Amino acid sequence: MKTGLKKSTTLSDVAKTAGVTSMTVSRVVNQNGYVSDETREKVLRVVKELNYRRNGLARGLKLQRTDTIGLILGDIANPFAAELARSIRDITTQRGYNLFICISEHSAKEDVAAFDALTDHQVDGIIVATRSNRIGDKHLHEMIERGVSVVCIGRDFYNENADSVTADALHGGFQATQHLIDLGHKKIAFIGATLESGKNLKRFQGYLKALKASNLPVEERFITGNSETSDEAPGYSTEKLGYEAMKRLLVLPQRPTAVFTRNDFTAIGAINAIKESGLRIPNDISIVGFDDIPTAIHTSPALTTVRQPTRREGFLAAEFLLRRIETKDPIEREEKILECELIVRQSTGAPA
Amino acid sequence: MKTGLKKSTTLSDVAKTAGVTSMTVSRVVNQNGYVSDETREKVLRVVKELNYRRNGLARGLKLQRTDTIGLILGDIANPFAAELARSIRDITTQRGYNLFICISEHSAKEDVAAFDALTDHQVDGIIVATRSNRIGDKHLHEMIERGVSVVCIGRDFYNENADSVTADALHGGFQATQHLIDLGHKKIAFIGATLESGKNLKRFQGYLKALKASNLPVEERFITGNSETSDEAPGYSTEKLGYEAMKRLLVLPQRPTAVFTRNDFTAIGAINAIKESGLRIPNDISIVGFDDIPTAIHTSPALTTVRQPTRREGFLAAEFLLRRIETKDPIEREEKILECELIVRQSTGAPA
DNA sequence: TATTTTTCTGTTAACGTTCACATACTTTTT
DNA sequence: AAAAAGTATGTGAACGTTAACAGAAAAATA
Repeated sequence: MKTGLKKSTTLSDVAKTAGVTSMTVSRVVNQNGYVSDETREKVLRVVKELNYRRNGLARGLKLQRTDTIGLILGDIANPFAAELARSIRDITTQRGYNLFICISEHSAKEDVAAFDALTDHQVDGIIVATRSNRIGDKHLHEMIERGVSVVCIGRDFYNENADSVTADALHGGFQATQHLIDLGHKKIAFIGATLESGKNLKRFQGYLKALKASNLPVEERFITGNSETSDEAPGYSTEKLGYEAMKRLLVLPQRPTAVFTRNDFTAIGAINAIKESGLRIPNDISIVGFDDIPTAIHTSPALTTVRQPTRREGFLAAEFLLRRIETKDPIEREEKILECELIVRQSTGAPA
Repeated sequence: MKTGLKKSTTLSDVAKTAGVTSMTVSRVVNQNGYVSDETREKVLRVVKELNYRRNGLARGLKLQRTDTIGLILGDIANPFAAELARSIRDITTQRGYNLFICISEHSAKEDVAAFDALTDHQVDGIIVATRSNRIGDKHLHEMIERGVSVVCIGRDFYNENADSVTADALHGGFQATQHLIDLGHKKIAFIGATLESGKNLKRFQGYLKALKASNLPVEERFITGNSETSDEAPGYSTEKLGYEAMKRLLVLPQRPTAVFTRNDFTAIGAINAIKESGLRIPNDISIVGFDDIPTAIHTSPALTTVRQPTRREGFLAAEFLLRRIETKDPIEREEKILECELIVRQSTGAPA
């Protein structure tokens, strides 16, 4: 609000001009309490004339409620995030809440900054869809302690007073790997984690589980391309990571016949590396991604991948949060794990 | 903020516990005014102990400033929007402002709702990056009238008291078309507008201008695929639109040898239609998109397109807005038009 | 007609913060 | 040693709104 040029109209400005008190104007604009038709009409005329808009700060301060909820996204450029934001907004709008979105890329510091920006503005609740990290989690626990309503999406985080919605990436990773095994592959690589760093990466654990279930060896040289999970730079895996990791896999003496990547961007990078080397997909190498981003049907060949039920995640998270906000008494923690779906396209086939 | 379970700590709670007044605590947490080291230490200890956080509503109400700026995006799933949000955030963060993003898809009604949500929360300024529409524009003019600082990005909108940043889509469209003309094409179609609806679509006007400059006829049957610009459903052009429009073009008696589409999504749809018909790109038909979305390098063949200087648009818009916010006196309107860049890839070539 | 209920409007205080001012004590300057 | 400047804290009011209460007039009921 620019205050330099023009002071904005307040309730009492309207009241003065209309010859009533602020309280009457308040009653008119909020449509509650008794107001005579005559007075209401007069007030509304002045409201229009003076171009009055209520001051949400004052209102929120008094009501101890802002009808606003916050969403923290880790990576706005990710189609997954866009879809999530949309689905959440659909619910919140419908239920009479505004949705403010904050971006927290790159670092835990920004996570904390986003939490603080939203709580400072006294949003009624927050949906957190960033990657888990030590500092951010600690701060999140503190905020919940302080009484802020929180729901996490796809995040490794447990607090008795916060709900959680996740996709079953463990099973998703299992399905993707099993699909390759079913096609006859025995040398299946993973791009986007290491045995060490992938401890909390569910889709990677699903990969390991599938190998073990079929008595296939877990070969460390086939597991490559670490996406750092340090507090300083969580960041999503990128195409570049996939490209470089694939380059490394291609020069191995006994190279893999199939690759499962941590996400579709990584898969796209890997595809480019494979094409560049003159090999064909899926004839020489099969590849499976994760996320089913819109681009996945336009890669060549179209990418086999695992789809997360993004919209349902968003809907549920929003419902959980609103329930938490609108319930006075302490409530039980809700946790929902949704199934992923394997989408088979042209990037996978039987090994040569 | 959940108030049911726990009332949040206020300045005077801290003050009481520390044995001082609110004013002293305020001085400590804001680091201004005189406070003895001893008192400061004691206060900080209590602040930590009681887990105090300032109430931004009360603060904003008193200061008449929230150090927050709002961004309204028309389509969050658009890579252009993501890039824009990032660049704007880079500036605002650096200058000490929070950035709250609102989405306004589908309708002018949502535009208005987003404006109102942000102004009600007394953001210091708003950057608008939605598509222009009658109702939304009217509301925007009113808000500017009321004193809200506003900057528009890539939007057809003029107000003496609002700045504007746009990409020179007219010249971008001209370049794209000229590129096709230079390759020897004479039958060049446009997908995503009609002569009537494209009046305000700069890239389309650039197309027309290029044709005229080379004395090529503007053939109405080559101009197809209207993306409705009604108040009810502005919405971005989609792949489907491109697909269907291309289908129509392909059955024309004398089909075009080149197509310029209003954006890359549309181009992707058109590419799919062409492939489906068995024709080859660029041998049989050349195609040029607009926006250079990340996917553009992964279409097959890679898409020739026009890149907008998105980051610079974001930076400039943010700078303009902060200048407007931080300047007390009335200031002159700023308008900046940035150049687009033609990115030539494999989807364009000489006609057969 | 007397009584109760409903309708209409106003008064006061509070939400949590900060600014302007006041007071008192300490240090420096003349 | 007196005056001036600097340091440290407190008081009161205000930012714009609304809930709770109160009082009076009008309408409905007994």
